[in-house]
Amino acid sequence: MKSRQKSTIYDIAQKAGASPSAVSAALNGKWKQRRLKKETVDRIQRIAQEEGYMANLQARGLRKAESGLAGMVLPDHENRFFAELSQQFAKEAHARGLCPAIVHAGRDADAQLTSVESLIAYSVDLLMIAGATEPLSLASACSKARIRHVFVDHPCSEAPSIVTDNTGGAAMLTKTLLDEMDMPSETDPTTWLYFLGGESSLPASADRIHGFRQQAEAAKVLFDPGQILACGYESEKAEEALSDLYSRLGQLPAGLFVNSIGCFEGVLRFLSRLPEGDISRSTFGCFDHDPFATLSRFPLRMVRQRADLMVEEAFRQLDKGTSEACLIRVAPDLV
Amino acid sequence: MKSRQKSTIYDIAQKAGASPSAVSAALNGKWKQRRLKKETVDRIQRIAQEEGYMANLQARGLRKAESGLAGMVLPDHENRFFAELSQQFAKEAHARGLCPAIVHAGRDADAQLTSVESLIAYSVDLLMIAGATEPLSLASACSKARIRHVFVDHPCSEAPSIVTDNTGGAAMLTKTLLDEMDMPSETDPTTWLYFLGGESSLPASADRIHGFRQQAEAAKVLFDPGQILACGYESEKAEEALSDLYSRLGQLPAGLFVNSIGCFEGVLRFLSRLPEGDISRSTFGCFDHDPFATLSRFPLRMVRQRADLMVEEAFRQLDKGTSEACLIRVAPDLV
DNA sequence: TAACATTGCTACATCGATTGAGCAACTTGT
DNA sequence: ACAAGTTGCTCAATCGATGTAGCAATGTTA
Repeated sequence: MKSRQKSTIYDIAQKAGASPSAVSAALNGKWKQRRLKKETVDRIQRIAQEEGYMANLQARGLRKAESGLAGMVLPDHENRFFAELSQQFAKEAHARGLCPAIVHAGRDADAQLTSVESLIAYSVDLLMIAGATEPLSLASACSKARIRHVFVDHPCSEAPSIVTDNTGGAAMLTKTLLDEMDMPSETDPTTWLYFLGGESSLPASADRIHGFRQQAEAAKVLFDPGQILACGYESEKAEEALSDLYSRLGQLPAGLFVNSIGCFEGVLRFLSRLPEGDISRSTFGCFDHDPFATLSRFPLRMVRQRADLMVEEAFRQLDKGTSEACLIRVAPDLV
Repeated sequence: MKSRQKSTIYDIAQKAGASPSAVSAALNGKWKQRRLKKETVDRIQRIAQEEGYMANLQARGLRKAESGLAGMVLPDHENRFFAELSQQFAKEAHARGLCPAIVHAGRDADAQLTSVESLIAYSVDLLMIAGATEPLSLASACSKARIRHVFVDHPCSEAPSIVTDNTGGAAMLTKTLLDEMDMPSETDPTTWLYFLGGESSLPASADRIHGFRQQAEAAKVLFDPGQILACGYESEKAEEALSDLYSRLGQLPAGLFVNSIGCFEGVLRFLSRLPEGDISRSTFGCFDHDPFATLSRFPLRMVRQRADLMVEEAFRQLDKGTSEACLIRVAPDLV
């Protein structure tokens, strides 16, 4: 309470008339095995309390070759899903007595590698990597440093990875759309069902398209590759693609599967320019969740990725200690 | 590249036929002042490269009594504003060569104190605290440890603090509402303008109410304390309060100032139960921003807090070195 | 009473990087 | 040829906490 500067075990030792080792043992619950008198321990603890002593965690970390830090690397925070991931990560890290160190590294592979190396240099006790652009190089950096690590969202073939069950989630969403949309048999089948957004070369999108295709084929509403509009992830692209589709069809399709929240923003922007009547005949689904989006005034189904379960599972893998490669799929929710 | 474990300056020194000091100097750009031969330096750097050497930052931190870490404490991440704050924080920290360590501490004062103490124990080089519940105890912990710190969003009287200009923002939003709403003179003035949400005992809400009141009085539309419904920050409370108001008035008010995004969620939930015609006669404003909320199908003004400017200003304070108390207001945007 | 065990504590090396002090071997000036 | 300066490097202490090894003072047993 009274010290001007930070106090060390040496200061405490001095004031308590004991040795630094005794102080260390007393303050770490190791006094029994070190055979210190209870009385001495009490005295030390009282003084430490008075001085407001707090161990220097860098010194401890250096000595013990660990840090008490739980590292997490993720691309950004402007996305609800990543925000939830980091929130859950912080919670689980705390539960393990670790201090979360969360780094936003962007989408650039080099920046991500730098961030990972930096966290390794702090001897983080574990590392969780979300949305890795080039997972392999990150994994090899971790392995070389013998750091437990997990990948989330974007998997890595060389390390434990937790991903959303994209295929299953997409299938579920597609099926629900098919059930809920009114598909008048007399209309042109080109106005039925479309998939909008994403990059078919990326695994996540590919899986979602696969799930979509699977259900659409089963329902016999898939007949044209043009029903899948993988226009990228930007809202502008999605807005444009939907606008094109609308003028081509002369109306909205009966059902629209939107691949991500960013694309959905573009969709909403386009819809806000249409008369209400035009919209109410269509059913929408989005593979991503946002509480505000659910408050739209038209039928909308959203798939919510279970950040909570994913992080839980990720820690389960980390707790196992071995960084053996494996791929775990977590089923998302339908909202 | 080839080492199984992490290599140290001692390993590098051995392989380079030099001393650890030389290695340290060579790898830190201090070789000129330390008068090392360029040739030696090159040899050391080459070997370090080959070994994939990375300094142990805990050791460095211990020695230099700093860590290269930039600490940030914030309540949670489920809020767009805090997410943006942390994003900007990470950016600025990087720009200063620091590694951001972001901790979610929740709203509990004790948990926040623990987090701050923990970051201090890592010798963070600076500390940014957002949404502090009990700023004073946090500030005193920082001062005692001689750690540069800033408060953001919730100010502290004993430290540099950056807050949104709540009064000004609220006045701006209120004025815009008044300009844009149609206020038929023949109707009952009780249906004119309302303020919904927040806790009048909290400084932020109080300031916003003050800005609201100021403009409303100037426009002569404030006549009853019942026009200010400080029902708390939860969406459920807001939904209920608006529902009550609706049944009391038999309609929506012409203008509604919603105090936060959480409350706005409740408002939207209520509105989604009303026929469209009922809504289109009203104008809404919300003191907070969410891209999806702006896509509503009715007139909506949102105030966006400038997380970017606030963090920039916060770092400007930190860079000054002195932790002299001051209160800086950053004007928000109208969207 | 010597041998041995137990209690209560301290000394010291260690983790890895940094840095002030200082030592040789040359070069230069006179 | 001797002092002084320069160049190129190494030594050793230091940061704060940890933990093994071990010392001294008792108590216990034969």
